Amino acid sequence: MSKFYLTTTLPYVNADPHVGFALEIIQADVIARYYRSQGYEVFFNFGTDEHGQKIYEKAIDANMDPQAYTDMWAKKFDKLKDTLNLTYNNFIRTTDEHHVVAAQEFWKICEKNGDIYKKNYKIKYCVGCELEKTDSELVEGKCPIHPNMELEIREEENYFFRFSKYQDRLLALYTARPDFVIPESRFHEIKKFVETGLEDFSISRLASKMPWGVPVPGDLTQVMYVWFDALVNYISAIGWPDDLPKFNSFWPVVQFAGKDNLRQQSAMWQAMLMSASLEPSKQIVIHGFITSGGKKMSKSLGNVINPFEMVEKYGTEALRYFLTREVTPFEDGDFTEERFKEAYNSGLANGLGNLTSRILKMSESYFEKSPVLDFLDEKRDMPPGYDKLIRNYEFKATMDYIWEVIAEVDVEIQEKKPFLVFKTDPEMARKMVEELLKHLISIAKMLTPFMPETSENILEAIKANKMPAPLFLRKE
RNA sequence: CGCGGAGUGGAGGAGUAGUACCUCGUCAGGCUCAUAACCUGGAGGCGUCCGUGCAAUUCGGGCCUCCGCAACCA
Repeated sequence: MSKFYLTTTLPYVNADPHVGFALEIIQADVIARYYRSQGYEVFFNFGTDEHGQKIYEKAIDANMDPQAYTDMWAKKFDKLKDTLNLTYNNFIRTTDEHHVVAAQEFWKICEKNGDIYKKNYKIKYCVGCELEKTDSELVEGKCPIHPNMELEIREEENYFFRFSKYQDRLLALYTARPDFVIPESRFHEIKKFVETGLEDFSISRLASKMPWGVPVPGDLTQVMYVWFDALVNYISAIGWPDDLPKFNSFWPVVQFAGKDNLRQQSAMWQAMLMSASLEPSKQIVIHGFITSGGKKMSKSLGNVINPFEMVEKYGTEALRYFLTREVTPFEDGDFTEERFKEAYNSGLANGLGNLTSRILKMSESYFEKSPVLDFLDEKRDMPPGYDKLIRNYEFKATMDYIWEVIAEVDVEIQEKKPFLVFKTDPEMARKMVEELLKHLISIAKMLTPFMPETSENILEAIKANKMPAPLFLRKE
């Protein structure tokens, strides 16, 4: 059986899952369900990134053992499976024993290949916060919380990865694989970035300062920097290095990630794989960010959209609908509850839900039992237009395609008027409704990867030949 | 001159070298199978200047405006 391996990034567990990550994992879930329906054996990986300074600090603040702290978060993230109706079949935690071992093994290979070395690393330290600061955190070269204090430059010895060595090989990979990064604009961006030249990056931290990480093999004074450890999950999840047959049967991977992760996924990680003599990933799919009211979501603005809350109010299917149809798959998209409700009413209540009701009402009145039972079970291919779109991760366009069919069927009912014809020529009307039912089946089947429950409900109603309770009630 | 991206009717979004599409809103009409739903028609738009083309919103250039980008941020 053909195999298909896909993964999301592993969210860092220092805050509640937010709707941006919901977008990523729902996109991945749609693809996983689609390929499964096409007969592939799918491995769908998801999990949590649990090491590093931020988590260590939070655990200390909460007066908790870091492991207990991450246990709590991992459970929270795993709840997304029910909340969003996901079908991932592996939940990896970077604190899992086999992952830790894999990360260390990976390190050793890179080291053996001469790509890991020690050097002095200059960090900027704010005495006010008692914290190391990254350049992006600084405002005009100062700590934004303590702008009148000078930053101290501290030096420490860290391990570095020889990223610079892989510039040419990365560029060769990009040339050889024209669809390596989706969409093209992001691919272009990363090519430009790599062309400009690469700097080796730091891949460890002093264990004395920050013990919450994977120990560096052969050097107990250092732990791996989270990125190095976390990226390895993509191979450890499918058995590397101790189950190579399994690994080889699934690798390479399709990775879903946000635009902030472009470099890590499509350059750094690929260089790491090269260093370890492993085949590059299959494809990287980069989505945009979700803004709220045109602004980046932030607690201080109070515009954070909580996926759990949306699901409670509108249902899982509605959220899956909104994120796949109303948000562009690769650009930033805006999410406000107002827009969500609008989309819900027009697309789901008035569109899909209402169409289902009107067809089934006629069918229920004109037929003793469903006239399309044979047709229901028939295995039929999806329209080629549909397949092409979904395989290119064009979620919105695929959904638009389905909704075009919905609109056409609404028009057909209006024009053929089976409800009038029935009064004079019941046989003719029955034929018409039978056609309509077939269209509805086709709609439901195309919808399966996106809205699995709704699809199932529609097919069940057709089978029972009974108008169901409204699938989506209008929200006022 | 660091790199990259974006500017489409009142709002939010697709799209394209040749009558510019969708949702909401708005105006007029129609239908009764349906969830005050559904259908038909109207009003209203491609930031700006220049260039290339028979033809540009689409290609190229200038300008204006906005937004990302060596980390732990989806």
